[in-house]
Amino acid sequence: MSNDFGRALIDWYHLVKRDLPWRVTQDPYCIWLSEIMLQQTQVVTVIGYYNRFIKKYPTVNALAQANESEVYKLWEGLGYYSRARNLIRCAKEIVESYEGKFPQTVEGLKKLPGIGPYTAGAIASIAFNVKSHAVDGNVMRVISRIKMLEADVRNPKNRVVFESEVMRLMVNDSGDFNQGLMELGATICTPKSPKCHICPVQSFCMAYSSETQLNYPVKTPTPKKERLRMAVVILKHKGAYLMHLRPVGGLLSNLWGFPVVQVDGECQSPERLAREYLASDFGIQVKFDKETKGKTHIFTHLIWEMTLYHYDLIEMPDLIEDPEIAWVEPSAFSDYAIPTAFKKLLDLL
DNA sequence: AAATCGGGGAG
DNA sequence: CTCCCAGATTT
Repeated sequence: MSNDFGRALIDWYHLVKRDLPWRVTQDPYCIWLSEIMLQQTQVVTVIGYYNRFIKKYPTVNALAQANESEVYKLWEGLGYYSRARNLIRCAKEIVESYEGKFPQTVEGLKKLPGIGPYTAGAIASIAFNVKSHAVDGNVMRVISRIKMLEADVRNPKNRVVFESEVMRLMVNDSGDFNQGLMELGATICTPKSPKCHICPVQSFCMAYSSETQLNYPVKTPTPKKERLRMAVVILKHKGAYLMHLRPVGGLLSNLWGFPVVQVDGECQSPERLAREYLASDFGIQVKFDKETKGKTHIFTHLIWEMTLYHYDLIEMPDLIEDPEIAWVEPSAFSDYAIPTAFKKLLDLL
Protein backbone atom coordinates (compact mmCIF):
# COMPACT_ATOMS: atom_id res chain seq x y z
CA MET A 1 0.00 0.00 0.00
CA SER A 2 2.69 2.50 0.91
CA ASN A 3 4.64 1.43 -2.18
CA ASP A 4 1.58 2.24 -4.26
CA PHE A 5 1.47 5.69 -2.73
CA GLY A 6 5.13 6.32 -3.53
CA ARG A 7 4.74 5.00 -7.07
CA ALA A 8 1.70 7.19 -7.75
CA LEU A 9 3.44 10.23 -6.29
CA ILE A 10 6.68 9.79 -8.23
CA ASP A 11 4.91 9.01 -11.51
CA TRP A 12 2.95 12.23 -11.10
CA TYR A 13 6.08 14.17 -10.14
CA HIS A 14 7.94 13.01 -13.25
CA LEU A 15 5.00 14.10 -15.35
CA VAL A 16 4.49 17.62 -13.99
CA LYS A 17 7.70 18.73 -12.37
CA ARG A 18 8.87 22.19 -13.28
CA ASP A 19 12.15 22.72 -15.09
CA LEU A 20 13.92 24.50 -12.24
CA PRO A 21 17.59 25.48 -12.53
CA TRP A 22 18.66 23.30 -9.57
CA ARG A 23 16.89 20.28 -11.02
CA VAL A 24 19.27 19.90 -13.97
CA THR A 25 22.10 18.63 -11.75
CA GLN A 26 22.96 16.41 -8.80
CA ASP A 27 25.94 18.57 -7.84
CA PRO A 28 25.64 18.74 -4.03
CA TYR A 29 26.85 22.36 -4.11
CA CYS A 30 23.92 23.35 -6.31
CA ILE A 31 21.45 21.29 -4.28
CA TRP A 32 22.78 22.76 -1.05
CA LEU A 33 22.60 26.36 -2.32
CA SER A 34 19.06 25.92 -3.59
CA GLU A 35 17.88 24.32 -0.35
CA ILE A 36 19.32 27.12 1.78
CA MET A 37 17.66 29.73 -0.43
CA LEU A 38 14.37 27.84 -0.38
CA GLN A 39 14.12 27.89 3.42
CA GLN A 40 10.87 29.74 4.16
CA THR A 41 11.02 31.16 0.64
CA GLN A 42 8.90 30.37 -2.39
CA VAL A 43 10.36 28.85 -5.55
CA VAL A 44 9.43 31.82 -7.74
CA THR A 45 11.36 34.17 -5.48
CA VAL A 46 14.47 31.99 -5.40
CA ILE A 47 15.03 31.37 -9.13
CA GLY A 48 16.64 34.73 -9.94
CA TYR A 49 18.80 34.77 -6.84
CA TYR A 50 19.95 31.21 -7.50
CA ASN A 51 20.97 31.91 -11.10
CA ARG A 52 22.90 35.05 -10.19
CA PHE A 53 24.61 33.22 -7.35
CA ILE A 54 25.68 30.18 -9.38
CA LYS A 55 26.99 32.43 -12.12
CA LYS A 56 29.21 34.37 -9.73
CA TYR A 57 30.15 31.43 -7.47
CA PRO A 58 29.97 28.22 -9.57
CA THR A 59 31.71 26.01 -6.99
CA VAL A 60 32.05 25.69 -3.25
CA ASN A 61 35.70 26.70 -3.67
CA ALA A 62 34.72 29.91 -5.40
CA LEU A 63 32.26 30.71 -2.61
CA ALA A 64 34.79 29.93 0.11
CA GLN A 65 37.09 32.59 -1.35
CA ALA A 66 34.34 35.13 -1.92
CA ASN A 67 34.34 38.72 -0.77
CA GLU A 68 31.72 38.59 1.99
CA SER A 69 30.14 41.95 1.26
CA GLU A 70 29.59 40.83 -2.32
CA VAL A 71 27.82 37.73 -1.04
CA TYR A 72 25.52 39.89 1.06
CA LYS A 73 24.87 42.09 -1.96
CA LEU A 74 23.74 39.01 -3.91
CA TRP A 75 21.50 38.01 -0.99
CA GLU A 76 20.00 41.51 -0.68
CA GLY A 77 16.20 41.36 -0.41
CA LEU A 78 16.00 37.61 0.08
CA GLY A 79 15.70 37.92 3.86
CA TYR A 80 16.86 35.82 6.80
CA TYR A 81 20.35 37.16 6.36
CA SER A 82 21.95 34.73 8.80
CA ARG A 83 21.53 32.25 5.95
CA ALA A 84 24.09 34.21 3.95
CA ARG A 85 26.46 34.34 6.91
CA ASN A 86 26.13 30.59 7.48
CA LEU A 87 26.50 29.95 3.77
CA ILE A 88 29.95 31.52 3.80
CA ARG A 89 30.93 29.72 7.02
CA CYS A 90 29.75 26.41 5.59
CA ALA A 91 31.66 26.83 2.32
CA LYS A 92 34.87 27.64 4.16
CA GLU A 93 34.41 24.64 6.46
CA ILE A 94 33.85 22.29 3.53
CA VAL A 95 36.98 23.49 1.81
CA GLU A 96 39.13 23.53 4.93
CA SER A 97 37.91 20.40 6.73
CA TYR A 98 36.23 18.24 4.09
CA GLU A 99 38.60 18.59 1.13
CA GLY A 100 35.96 20.54 -0.74
CA LYS A 101 33.43 17.71 -0.74
CA PHE A 102 30.07 17.67 1.03
CA PRO A 103 29.47 14.90 3.59
CA GLN A 104 27.16 12.25 2.16
CA THR A 105 25.24 11.38 5.32
CA VAL A 106 22.45 13.18 7.18
CA GLU A 107 24.51 13.22 10.38
CA GLY A 108 27.55 14.64 8.61
CA LEU A 109 25.55 17.31 6.80
CA LYS A 110 23.73 18.38 9.96
CA LYS A 111 27.04 19.30 11.59
CA LEU A 112 27.53 22.13 9.09
CA PRO A 113 26.38 25.70 9.81
CA GLY A 114 22.94 26.51 8.42
CA ILE A 115 22.05 22.89 7.75
CA GLY A 116 19.31 21.59 10.04
CA PRO A 117 17.18 18.45 9.95
CA TYR A 118 15.18 19.43 6.88
CA THR A 119 18.09 20.60 4.73
CA ALA A 120 20.30 17.66 5.71
CA GLY A 121 17.60 15.22 4.64
CA ALA A 122 16.91 17.10 1.43
CA ILE A 123 20.56 17.22 0.34
CA ALA A 124 21.20 13.61 1.33
CA SER A 125 18.21 12.31 -0.62
CA ILE A 126 18.46 14.56 -3.69
CA ALA A 127 22.24 14.65 -4.17
CA PHE A 128 23.23 11.26 -2.72
CA ASN A 129 20.04 9.15 -2.92
CA VAL A 130 20.05 8.48 0.82
CA LYS A 131 16.68 7.25 2.13
CA SER A 132 16.14 10.26 4.37
CA HIS A 133 13.07 12.31 5.21
CA ALA A 134 12.90 16.02 4.37
CA VAL A 135 9.96 17.45 6.28
CA ASP A 136 9.05 21.05 5.53
CA GLY A 137 5.79 22.98 5.78
CA ASN A 138 4.45 21.46 2.55
CA VAL A 139 5.17 17.92 3.66
CA MET A 140 3.56 18.40 7.06
CA ARG A 141 0.41 19.65 5.39
CA VAL A 142 0.30 16.80 2.86
CA ILE A 143 1.02 14.07 5.39
CA SER A 144 -1.38 15.48 7.96
CA ARG A 145 -4.18 15.23 5.39
CA ILE A 146 -3.21 11.83 4.02
CA LYS A 147 -3.08 10.32 7.52
CA MET A 148 -5.43 12.71 9.34
CA LEU A 149 -2.75 13.51 11.90
CA GLU A 150 -3.84 15.75 14.75
CA ALA A 151 -0.32 16.79 15.76
CA ASP A 152 0.01 20.59 15.91
CA VAL A 153 2.42 21.56 13.14
CA ARG A 154 3.37 24.73 15.03
CA ASN A 155 4.92 22.64 17.80
CA PRO A 156 8.47 21.72 16.75
CA LYS A 157 8.51 18.55 18.82
CA ASN A 158 5.79 17.14 16.59
CA ARG A 159 8.14 17.15 13.61
CA VAL A 160 9.21 13.59 14.48
CA VAL A 161 5.62 12.45 14.02
CA PHE A 162 5.69 13.59 10.40
CA GLU A 163 9.21 12.30 9.86
CA SER A 164 8.28 8.78 10.88
CA GLU A 165 5.15 8.85 8.71
CA VAL A 166 7.28 9.93 5.74
CA MET A 167 9.74 7.10 6.38
CA ARG A 168 6.84 4.64 6.43
CA LEU A 169 5.92 5.78 2.92
CA MET A 170 9.52 6.16 1.65
CA VAL A 171 10.61 4.42 -1.54
CA ASN A 172 14.01 3.78 -3.15
CA ASP A 173 13.96 6.93 -5.23
CA SER A 174 14.11 9.10 -2.12
CA GLY A 175 15.09 12.37 -3.81
CA ASP A 176 12.18 12.35 -6.21
CA PHE A 177 9.87 11.09 -3.48
CA ASN A 178 10.75 14.01 -1.19
CA GLN A 179 10.55 16.53 -3.99
CA GLY A 180 7.26 15.00 -5.11
CA LEU A 181 5.76 15.50 -1.65
CA MET A 182 6.85 19.14 -1.66
CA GLU A 183 5.70 19.75 -5.22
CA LEU A 184 2.33 18.26 -4.32
CA GLY A 185 2.04 20.57 -1.32
CA ALA A 186 3.05 23.60 -3.38
CA THR A 187 0.74 23.01 -6.34
CA ILE A 188 -2.13 20.64 -5.43
CA CYS A 189 -2.41 20.14 -1.67
CA THR A 190 -2.39 23.88 -0.94
CA PRO A 191 -3.47 25.45 2.36
CA LYS A 192 -6.74 27.18 1.45
CA SER A 193 -8.28 25.45 -1.56
CA PRO A 194 -6.59 22.12 -2.28
CA LYS A 195 -7.20 20.74 -5.77
CA CYS A 196 -8.26 17.32 -4.58
CA HIS A 197 -10.09 16.60 -7.85
CA ILE A 198 -6.78 16.37 -9.69
CA CYS A 199 -4.67 14.95 -6.87
CA PRO A 200 -2.54 11.95 -7.89
CA VAL A 201 -2.81 10.39 -4.41
CA GLN A 202 -6.45 11.18 -3.78
CA SER A 203 -7.28 7.49 -3.27
CA PHE A 204 -4.77 7.30 -0.42
CA CYS A 205 -6.02 10.39 1.42
CA MET A 206 -7.99 9.82 4.61
CA ALA A 207 -8.98 13.48 4.89
CA TYR A 208 -10.36 13.51 1.33
CA SER A 209 -12.41 10.39 1.90
CA SER A 210 -14.05 12.06 4.89
CA GLU A 211 -14.12 15.53 3.29
CA THR A 212 -12.13 17.00 6.16
CA GLN A 213 -9.07 18.18 4.23
CA LEU A 214 -9.62 21.78 5.29
CA ASN A 215 -9.34 20.73 8.93
CA TYR A 216 -5.68 19.88 8.34
CA PRO A 217 -3.01 20.59 9.26
CA VAL A 218 -3.91 21.32 12.88
CA LYS A 219 -2.22 24.57 13.79
CA THR A 220 -2.47 26.85 16.81
CA PRO A 221 -3.11 30.53 16.00
CA THR A 222 -0.20 32.82 15.20
CA PRO A 223 0.88 35.28 17.91
CA LYS A 224 0.22 38.94 17.18
CA LYS A 225 3.03 41.07 15.85
CA GLU A 226 4.41 43.80 18.06
CA ARG A 227 4.25 47.33 16.63
CA LEU A 228 7.35 49.42 17.22
CA ARG A 229 7.76 53.16 16.59
CA MET A 230 11.18 53.65 15.06
CA ALA A 231 13.06 56.92 14.65
CA VAL A 232 15.21 56.84 11.52
CA VAL A 233 18.12 59.25 11.31
CA ILE A 234 18.53 61.05 8.02
CA LEU A 235 21.82 62.91 8.12
CA LYS A 236 22.89 64.42 4.83
CA HIS A 237 26.26 66.03 4.32
CA LYS A 238 27.64 67.21 0.99
CA GLY A 239 25.11 65.13 -0.90
CA ALA A 240 25.86 61.90 1.00
CA TYR A 241 23.85 60.14 3.69
CA LEU A 242 25.16 58.58 6.87
CA MET A 243 24.77 54.78 6.83
CA HIS A 244 26.22 52.02 8.96
CA LEU A 245 26.80 48.30 8.83
CA ARG A 246 24.37 46.68 11.25
CA PRO A 247 25.95 44.48 13.91
CA VAL A 248 26.12 40.71 13.66
CA GLY A 249 23.51 38.80 15.62
CA GLY A 250 20.41 40.95 15.59
CA LEU A 251 17.82 42.04 13.09
CA LEU A 252 19.14 42.69 9.55
CA SER A 253 22.65 41.86 10.68
CA ASN A 254 25.52 42.52 8.32
CA LEU A 255 23.42 44.75 6.13
CA TRP A 256 23.61 48.51 5.65
CA GLY A 257 21.02 50.86 7.02
CA PHE A 258 20.36 54.33 8.38
CA PRO A 259 20.84 54.71 12.11
CA VAL A 260 17.55 53.76 13.73
CA VAL A 261 16.36 53.72 17.32
CA GLN A 262 13.18 52.45 18.94
CA VAL A 263 10.86 55.05 20.45
CA ASP A 264 9.00 53.72 23.47
CA GLY A 265 5.52 54.82 24.45
CA GLU A 266 6.56 57.32 27.12
CA CYS A 267 9.16 59.07 25.00
CA GLN A 268 8.34 62.81 24.88
CA SER A 269 10.85 63.79 22.23
CA PRO A 270 11.81 61.21 19.62
CA GLU A 271 13.90 63.89 17.95
CA ARG A 272 16.07 64.27 21.07
CA LEU A 273 16.26 60.50 21.51
CA ALA A 274 17.60 60.08 17.98
CA ARG A 275 19.99 63.01 18.43
CA GLU A 276 21.38 61.49 21.65
CA TYR A 277 21.70 58.13 19.92
CA LEU A 278 23.83 59.76 17.23
CA ALA A 279 26.00 61.36 19.87
CA SER A 280 26.51 58.28 22.01
CA ASP A 281 26.86 55.59 19.34
CA PHE A 282 28.39 57.58 16.50
CA GLY A 283 30.03 60.51 18.24
CA ILE A 284 28.24 62.91 15.93
CA GLN A 285 26.83 66.29 16.99
CA VAL A 286 23.85 67.42 14.96
CA LYS A 287 21.14 70.07 14.76
CA PHE A 288 17.51 69.06 14.21
CA ASP A 289 16.05 70.07 10.86
CA LYS A 290 12.62 68.47 10.41
CA GLU A 291 10.44 65.41 10.86
CA THR A 292 8.87 63.68 7.85
CA LYS A 293 6.62 60.74 7.25
CA GLY A 294 8.38 57.37 6.85
CA LYS A 295 7.05 53.94 5.94
CA THR A 296 5.72 50.87 7.68
CA HIS A 297 7.62 47.63 7.33
CA ILE A 298 6.37 44.22 8.44
CA PHE A 299 8.80 41.58 9.67
CA THR A 300 8.01 38.05 10.77
CA HIS A 301 7.31 38.91 14.40
CA LEU A 302 7.18 42.70 14.54
CA ILE A 303 6.19 45.84 12.68
CA TRP A 304 8.34 48.93 12.25
CA GLU A 305 6.45 52.21 11.99
CA MET A 306 9.21 54.46 10.80
CA THR A 307 9.41 58.23 11.08
CA LEU A 308 12.27 60.16 9.54
CA TYR A 309 14.23 62.68 11.58
CA HIS A 310 16.40 64.93 9.45
CA TYR A 311 19.45 66.63 10.91
CA ASP A 312 22.27 68.90 9.86
CA LEU A 313 25.86 68.24 10.78
CA ILE A 314 27.41 70.53 13.38
CA GLU A 315 30.78 68.89 13.72
CA MET A 316 32.31 66.25 11.49
CA PRO A 317 34.01 63.59 13.58
CA ASP A 318 36.93 61.52 12.36
CA LEU A 319 35.10 58.50 11.00
CA ILE A 320 37.24 57.89 7.96
CA GLU A 321 38.88 54.82 9.47
CA ASP A 322 35.65 53.11 10.56
CA PRO A 323 34.69 50.46 7.97
CA GLU A 324 31.24 50.13 9.52
CA ILE A 325 30.31 53.75 8.77
CA ALA A 326 29.83 55.21 5.33
CA TRP A 327 28.68 58.45 3.73
CA VAL A 328 26.73 57.26 0.72
CA GLU A 329 25.58 59.30 -2.24
CA PRO A 330 22.29 58.18 -3.81
CA SER A 331 24.13 57.02 -6.94
CA ALA A 332 26.12 54.64 -4.70
CA PHE A 333 23.17 53.09 -2.84
CA SER A 334 23.34 50.15 -5.24
CA ASP A 335 26.88 49.36 -4.08
CA TYR A 336 25.61 48.47 -0.60
CA ALA A 337 23.51 45.54 0.60
CA ILE A 338 20.45 47.36 1.95
CA PRO A 339 17.43 45.45 3.30
CA THR A 340 13.93 46.21 2.09
CA ALA A 341 12.91 48.12 5.22
CA PHE A 342 15.47 50.81 4.39
CA LYS A 343 15.15 50.56 0.62
CA LYS A 344 11.57 51.71 1.02
CA LEU A 345 12.88 54.97 2.42
CA LEU A 346 15.27 55.80 -0.40
CA ASP A 347 12.69 57.37 -2.67
CA LEU A 348 11.53 59.60 0.19
CA LEU A 349 14.90 61.33 0.37
C1' DA B 1 9.97 25.02 24.68
C1' DA B 2 9.97 29.66 23.06
C1' DA B 3 11.86 33.53 20.69
C1' DT B 4 14.23 35.39 16.90
C1' DC B 5 15.12 36.12 12.19
C1' DG B 6 12.76 38.81 6.00
C1' DG B 7 10.27 39.30 2.42
C1' DG B 8 6.90 38.32 -0.92
C1' DG B 9 3.00 35.53 -3.00
C1' DA B 10 -1.81 34.38 -2.59
C1' DG B 11 -6.46 34.93 -1.07
C1' DC C 1 -5.52 42.53 6.43
C1' DT C 2 -3.91 36.96 7.36
C1' DC C 3 -1.59 32.88 6.26
C1' DC C 4 2.13 30.65 4.33
C1' DC C 5 6.57 29.53 2.27
C1' DA C 6 11.83 23.30 0.24
C1' DG C 7 13.58 26.26 8.60
C1' DA C 8 17.78 27.13 11.58
C1' DT C 9 19.68 28.97 15.58
C1' DT C 10 19.77 30.83 20.04
C1' DT C 11 18.15 31.27 24.67
